Amino acid sequence: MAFTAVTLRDVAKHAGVHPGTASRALNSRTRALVNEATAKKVLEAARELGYRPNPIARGLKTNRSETIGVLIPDLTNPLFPPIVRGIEDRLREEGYTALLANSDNDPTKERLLFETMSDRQVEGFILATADREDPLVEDALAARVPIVMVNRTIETAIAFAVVGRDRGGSQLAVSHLVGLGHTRIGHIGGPERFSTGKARYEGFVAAMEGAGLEADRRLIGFGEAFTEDEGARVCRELLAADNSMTAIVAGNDLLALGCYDVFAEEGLRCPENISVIGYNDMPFIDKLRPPLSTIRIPHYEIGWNAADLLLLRISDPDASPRTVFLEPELVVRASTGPPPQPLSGTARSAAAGSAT
Amino acid sequence: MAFTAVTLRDVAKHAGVHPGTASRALNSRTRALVNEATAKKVLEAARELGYRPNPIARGLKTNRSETIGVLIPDLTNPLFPPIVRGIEDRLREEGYTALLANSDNDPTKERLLFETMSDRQVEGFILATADREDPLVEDALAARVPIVMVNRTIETAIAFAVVGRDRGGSQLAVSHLVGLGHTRIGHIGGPERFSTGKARYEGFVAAMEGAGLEADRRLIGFGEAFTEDEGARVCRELLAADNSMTAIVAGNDLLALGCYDVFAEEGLRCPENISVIGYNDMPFIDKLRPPLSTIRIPHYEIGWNAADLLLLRISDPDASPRTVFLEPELVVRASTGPPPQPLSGTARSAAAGSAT
DNA sequence: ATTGCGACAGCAAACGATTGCAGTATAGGT
DNA sequence: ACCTATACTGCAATCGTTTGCTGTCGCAAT
Repeated sequence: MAFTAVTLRDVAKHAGVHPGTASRALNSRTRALVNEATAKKVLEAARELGYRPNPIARGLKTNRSETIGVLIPDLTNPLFPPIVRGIEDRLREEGYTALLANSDNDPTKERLLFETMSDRQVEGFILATADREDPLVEDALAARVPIVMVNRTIETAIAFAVVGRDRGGSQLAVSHLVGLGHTRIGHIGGPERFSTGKARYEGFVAAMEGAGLEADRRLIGFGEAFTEDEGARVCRELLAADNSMTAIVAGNDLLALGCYDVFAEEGLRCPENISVIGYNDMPFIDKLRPPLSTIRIPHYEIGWNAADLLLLRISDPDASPRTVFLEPELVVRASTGPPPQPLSGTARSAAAGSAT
Repeated sequence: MAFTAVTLRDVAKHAGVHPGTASRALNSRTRALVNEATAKKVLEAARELGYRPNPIARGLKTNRSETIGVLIPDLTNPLFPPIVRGIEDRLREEGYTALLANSDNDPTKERLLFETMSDRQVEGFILATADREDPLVEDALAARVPIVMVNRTIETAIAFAVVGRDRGGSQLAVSHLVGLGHTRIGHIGGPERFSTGKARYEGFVAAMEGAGLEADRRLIGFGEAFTEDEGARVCRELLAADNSMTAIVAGNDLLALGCYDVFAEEGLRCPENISVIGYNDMPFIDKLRPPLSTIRIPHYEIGWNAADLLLLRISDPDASPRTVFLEPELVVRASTGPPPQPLSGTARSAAAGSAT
C-alpha cells in the first residue's frame, strides 16, 4: 500500500529531467509545453514509482484545495443525508471532496465554521443554512466567494441556489385535498424566516384562492421550527380555533408528525376524521401509522445539482447566478382521505362532544 | 468580513519583528521562547490585522492538516448521521474538521477514497466500513496510519474501535422475549462478515442456551445485507421452515422492518401472533406500526468517543489500542408481547390453516 | 555564414508557514 | 575587567508544487 512519500523530485530524477519539467508533463493542461517523448518518460516514471501529487503543496501555490465546504443545520435531520450524498457524489466526479459541518441554525457558529473553512482554502460553499435574509450569505456574495444554496434560498439578492418548487408543492397538496372534497383546510407553516416556510405558505394561500376557497387566518399557524413539537403545538391551536377544519397541509413531514401526536391525544382518527399531508417525503415516513401522504422533493438531485452548479461557478467566476427549481411530486398514502360526512355524527364531533 | 489575506509576514512587519519570531509568538507551544513583551506585541498585531494562519501552508511544513477522514458505507442509512455528528462535534473541539465520504460497501471505492484522503494529508481515519477481516484496515494498521473503527470492528488484529456491546444487546433482546413467555425464538442475523452481524448472532445463541432454550438452526437465518428486503426474505424462510416460532430477534431495525412486510403479507398480527425486536433504535422507528421494540445503541456517543480516541492516538502514537464498548439498552415498545396461547386457535394457526 | 525563431528544458522564485542554527546583547559570576 | 551562560531574535532552509523567465539547441531563411 503506497502511502505516498514519493515526490515530484523523485519522479523527475528517475526520469532524468528537472522537477519543473516533470510538473508540466504531469499536468494535462501544460503537457503540450513539453516534448512528447519526455512527457511519456515522465508519465512512465510516475506510474512506476506510484507517484501521487501532494494536494497540500499544490494548493499552497495555486490557492486551490479541491475541497468545498458544506454547511448544514443538522445532519441528524433526515432531510439532509440525501442532499449531502448528492453533493458528495457529484463532487467526487471532479476529484473534489467535501468538508462537512453542522451549524445547528446558530448564526455565530455558522460564521465561525465558514471562516474556519475559508482558512482551509475551500474553493466554495454549499449552504443549506440560508435564512431569507442572511448576512453571512450576503457577505460571502459581496466577497465573491463561490456559494450555492440548497433547499432554502435568500431573497435579498440573486444568487446560485437549487431548491424545490415550494409554492407548486403546496398547490399539489391543496389540490389533492380539494379533490378529495375538503373545503376547510388549515396550514401549519414552517418558520417564515426560511424561504421554504414562506413559499409553502404562499403556495397554500394561492392554491386555496385558486380553488375558490377561503384561506381562513384562524386555520393558519406557523411553527417556530420544523419540528414535531412545534407541529403539535400549532396543530392544537388550530384545532382549538375552529372545529370545522377537516384537513391540514403541513410545511414539512415533521410538522405533520406532530399532528399525529395531537390526533392521538384528541381521539381523532386519521384520515377518517381529519386528513394531513406533509412535505419532503423523508425516509421511513411511509412506514408510519398511517403512512403519510406528502410532497416529495428530489433531495439527492438537489444536492447533486448544487454541487454541479458550484463547480460551474468555480470554473467560471462570471457565470451568471441562477436558481434551479426542482419539481415536487405528490405522494398519496393513507393520511389523507375524504372529509367526514357532517350529517351523521362523526367521531370528530363525538370526541369534541365527550370533551365538553 | 475578513477573508484572510493577511499573512504571517504582515503581522511580523506590523509588530516590527521577524516572521520567525512572530510564528513562535503565535504558537502557544513555542511562545515561551520569545520575550513576553514582544509576544504581546505580536499577538496584538495579529488581533489587529485579523490574522488567521493558513493551515495549508502550515500543513506543508508540519505534515499536519487538522483534518481527519471519515469513511462510512452510506450516509443515507439513518444509523450513520448521529455517529458522524458525534465525530464532528468532538473533532471541532480540537479544531479538527472531518472529510466525509461514502463507500457503498465497495472495497475498491473504499480504497480509492482512503488514498485520496491520505494524499490530502488527513491525520487519521474513522472507519465505519470495517469487515471482520479487512485488508484495508490491516494495511493501514501496518503502515501505522492512525485509525479507529466505529460500530463494527475487525477480528484479525487488535486496534482502536468503539462499538456497542453487541452480544450483550442480543441477550437483552432474548431475555425480554423469554420474560414474555416465548420459547420458540428465531433470529434474523446480519451478514456474518460484519462484526455486528456475527456478535449479535453469537449473543443470541448464548442467551438462548443460557435460558435453557434451544437455538434451533432452522429458526436462524442471515441476511446478506442489513436491509429491509433481506429481512423480508429471511423472515419468509424462517416462517416456512417452522411454524412454531412466536418471536424473532432481528439483527437490526431494517431487518425487523422487513418482517413487518412479511407479517402483512401473511396476515399475521404483531405482536398478537408474533413478536419481533430490532436493533439500533433508529430515528422514527418509534413511529412505526406498531412501534418497534428494539435495542438502543448510543450512536452519537460512539462517534464522539471514536473521535476522542483518534485524537488520543494522533497525539500519542504509542497509545495502546483499545476497543471501547458502549452499553446497549432495551427499548420496549409495541412489537413485542406475550406469545399467542396455543390452546385456543390463534390467528396465526388460523392463517396458516387458511393457507393450506 | 549569420541571424532569427521555435521548441524545449532548466533555473529559481514563489506560496505561507515552521524550525534548527547562529548571532547578539545582557546579566551574572569571578 | 573578562569570560560565560542565558535569553532572545534573526537568518535561511525547508515542506512539494507551480510557473515566469532565461538559456540552449537545431533548423530554416536570408
